Amino acid sequence: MFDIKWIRENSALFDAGRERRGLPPLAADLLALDDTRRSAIAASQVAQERRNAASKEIGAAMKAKDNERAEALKAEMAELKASAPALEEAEKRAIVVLDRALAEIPNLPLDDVPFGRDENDNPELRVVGEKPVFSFTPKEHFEIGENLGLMDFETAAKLSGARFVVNKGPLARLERALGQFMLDLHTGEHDYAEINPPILVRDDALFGTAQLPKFEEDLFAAHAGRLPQEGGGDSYWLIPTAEVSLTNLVRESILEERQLPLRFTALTPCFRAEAGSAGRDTRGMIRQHQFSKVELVSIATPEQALIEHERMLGCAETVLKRLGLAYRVVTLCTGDMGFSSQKTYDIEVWLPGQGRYREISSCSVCGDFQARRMNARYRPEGGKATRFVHTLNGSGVAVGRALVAVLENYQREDGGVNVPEALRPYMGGLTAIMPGSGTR
RNA sequence: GGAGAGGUGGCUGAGUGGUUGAAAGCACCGCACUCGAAAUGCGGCAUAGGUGCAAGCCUAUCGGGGGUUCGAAUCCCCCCCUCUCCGCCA
Repeated sequence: MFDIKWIRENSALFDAGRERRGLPPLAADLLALDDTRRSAIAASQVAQERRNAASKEIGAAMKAKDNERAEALKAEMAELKASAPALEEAEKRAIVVLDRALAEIPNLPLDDVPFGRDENDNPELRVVGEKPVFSFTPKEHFEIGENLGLMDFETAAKLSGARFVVNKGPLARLERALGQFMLDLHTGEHDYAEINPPILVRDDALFGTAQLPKFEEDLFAAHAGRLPQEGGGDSYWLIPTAEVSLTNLVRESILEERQLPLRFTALTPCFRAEAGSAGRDTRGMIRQHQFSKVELVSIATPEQALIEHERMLGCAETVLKRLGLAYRVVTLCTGDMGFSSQKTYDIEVWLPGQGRYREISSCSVCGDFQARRMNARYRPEGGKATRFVHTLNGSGVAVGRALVAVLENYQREDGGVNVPEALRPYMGGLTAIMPGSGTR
């Protein structure tokens, strides 16, 4: 969320940044709302001031036993009070109107973010690893999984409809192994603290990381008992990413500079309605309503943020390197960035079955955009005034898609799948999942 | 779900209708004392918003929202959260 004062003082910069994102200018409209807000506040405060003063006089008059004067003042006060509700109402309304407008404005790209209109304009930053060479035509992950009898979309549809899957036996274990492996890597070698956070959260948490108010249709909601309008109990949202839970760990708090950067990681289920994705990636596990993901979140000072961003990207890349997966890193161009981000790197893993790179991680630095929404601050060493922290988040990495990548990259001509070296300790030493192995 | 106790500044904790934005202590900052430190003494120390070149002034804020009153941290109502006991439960 932007600070209206900053927009007031940097309106040209603000609109120029929006133009880079392909958005129309907005500063003039916002400043008009701000003028309305400020004059409404001023008018209301003048009235308040008079009332406070009169009230004190009444107190003094009563103390002095001057009842006549007190009564006269009370009469005057009654008149003042009559006009108060309208003034207060106008003030409140003007504040809400501006706040609502500000809450729906996306973050602006940093200067070094490449200009572009959409995902086709994302420049490749680097390409890493060797794509595997096959002596046969590589299959897509769902063919592999279904042929093994371990990946079942039909049964999942009976339980839950489209965009769900049932994984079984060694395949289920392989997915668990991936999650464990990533978590161990980030906690053991990358200095992240393991967190097991709530995955049901309130509105406020989602407002903090800016999934609300604008992206409600992408979320799933949960209600105790029946729907609220039918007399149900408390309502929650299911997190679309652990970024929500992990980032909001510091909401409404004042940290000490020496604590920073804070690094959190979590392995959680994520839930997405995929409202705008009808017809896309309908086959297989690429785009599911429910998937698990290892998330990385850093809370940093403004000075640390960009260094931390590169570091986080490196942590995510290490996952793919250890798994022996080929990938490339792209920098999202100005037109393709997410709502909260100032700069985003995507890691795209090579999928031989699809014959293309697919996103498996996204690492973003958000500046103080989310910190303002959460009111998360820190106290600089030796300083008195607080500053907003900077927040970063990244996938480290998406577990469901990592499973897809392992299946497609480690598939064998006989229909089996080799287990990557790094995962074997988590698979009880198993070196390959073989056809006909069953679910045990 | 039932019964009860609470939510006050960075922290602890006073405060039941009138200069209370809020005592006191701790922490922190400055000064004095000291060769230096500790101890001690004196002073300072909330946040947000509005206004002003500035010093400053004004408004709001004692979990959140309403209400009573000339006036609310203090009284009333609703909600949220924490804790204790009971019930239920993985």
